[in-house]
Amino acid sequence: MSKNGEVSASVIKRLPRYYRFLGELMKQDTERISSRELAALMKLTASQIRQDLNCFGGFGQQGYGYNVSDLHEQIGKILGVDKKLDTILIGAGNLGRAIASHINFETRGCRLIGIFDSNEKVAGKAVAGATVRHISELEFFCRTYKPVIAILCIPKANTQQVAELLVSLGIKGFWNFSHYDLSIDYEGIAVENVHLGDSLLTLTYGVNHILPAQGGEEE
Amino acid sequence: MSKNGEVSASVIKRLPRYYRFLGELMKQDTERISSRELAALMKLTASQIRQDLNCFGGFGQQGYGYNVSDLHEQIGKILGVDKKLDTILIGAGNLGRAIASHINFETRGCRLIGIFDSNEKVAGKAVAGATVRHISELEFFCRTYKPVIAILCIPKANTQQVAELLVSLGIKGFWNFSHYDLSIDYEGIAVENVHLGDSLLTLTYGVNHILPAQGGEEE
DNA sequence: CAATAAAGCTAAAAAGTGTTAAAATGTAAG
DNA sequence: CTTACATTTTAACACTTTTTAGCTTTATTG
Repeated sequence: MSKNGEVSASVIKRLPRYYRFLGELMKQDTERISSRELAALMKLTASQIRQDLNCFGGFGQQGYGYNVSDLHEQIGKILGVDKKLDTILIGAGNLGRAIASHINFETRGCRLIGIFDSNEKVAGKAVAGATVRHISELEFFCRTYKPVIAILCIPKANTQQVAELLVSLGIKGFWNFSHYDLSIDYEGIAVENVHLGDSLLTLTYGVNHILPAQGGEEE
Repeated sequence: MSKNGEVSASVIKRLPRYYRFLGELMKQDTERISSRELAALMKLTASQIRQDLNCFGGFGQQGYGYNVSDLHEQIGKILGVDKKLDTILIGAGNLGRAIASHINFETRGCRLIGIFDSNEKVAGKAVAGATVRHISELEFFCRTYKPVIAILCIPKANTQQVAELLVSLGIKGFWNFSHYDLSIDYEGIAVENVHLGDSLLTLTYGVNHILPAQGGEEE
């Protein structure tokens, strides 16, 4: 933890994974777990787990370990799973539709309340139980329902412009799938970039640097 | 760089982003760029850029900067964009189909050569120009065409089992979208996990910790 | 040919991770 | 019911990795 009491981004990034593993343990009716056991399961060191969890207060009990469902609930609260933030999705193309139907928003503290697309032909169609609206309705919709999260599945060229509009309409967080770095310029706005292309390239690198090493010696 | 001459994972993770920004600069006919300019553009420090690039040798020229198209090509080579690794996709559900049609594989050093699904009804349909095959054909296909990368868009429950089969069939890298941590057990296999759920939860945390801070003071 | 710009390199600072010792709790035996 | 022991978290400390800053060297440009 930093001196000013703020929890570092690296710790935050690990929380969802803890939450996920604890959820699994609950399903298997595991009542309690020590940091050592959890570490073995998650391929981490026990000290890191203890350190991470201690950023938010002592959830464990000495001589006992951590109560699984308790810890799960606590981390859930820290993440804000109980809040259900109203969320809209912009761009009902292949990826947008897949995200809408593939992600369980409710278990991640979100509620998908609207889907928008600039294509007139797509408007009116049902995706993941919701009707796609034309982008021209976006402004009215936001002023009425005040969503706080926007998912961007739109072409790179439009991203900055759309994001700025959405900020002016009260959006506080972006889940950005477009090929554009939205790491930008906004204070008080949370941005989570998902660069699938970059992710694939990282894998490409990894595979290319495994392959030559297997027949003979690399370099 | 570590003592044994291996480049650290944090540097590798940044390479695709350099590659992307350099590609953009090329489109804008920028011929050369200094680490300082690039740093401003990418919101990094100039030192970090110089340090990162120096892991692979001196691409820059003192007093001049970096030649954009040259550096782009060099990083491309490091990543292996020129290789075109044969890739298969398992799971032609919403997400699988979206990935297949949304990602430009060729520009990331991959070539999508097959799509597989366990659902008989999906088999035969065309996705992204390829025909979906039934999973029963997987083994024969792999032995014949020897793909090296597999994209997993399948339910959590099947992931481990399918991955093990694929490893036995010669797969060297996984791009894993399933809700399962494939960080596992294999030496000489590259794994890139894309946990969309975790990513959304991180955003949820971010937004929840912005919101209270805006009206009044947090905690 | 000198002045300037910029990469490369070295070293310091910061962040993150792992280790160890101390304190606290639960459990079981007397 | 008390006490002793084993377990396990905390917390402080040490080490490693990553990032940043500053200095040195080299090339370009007028």
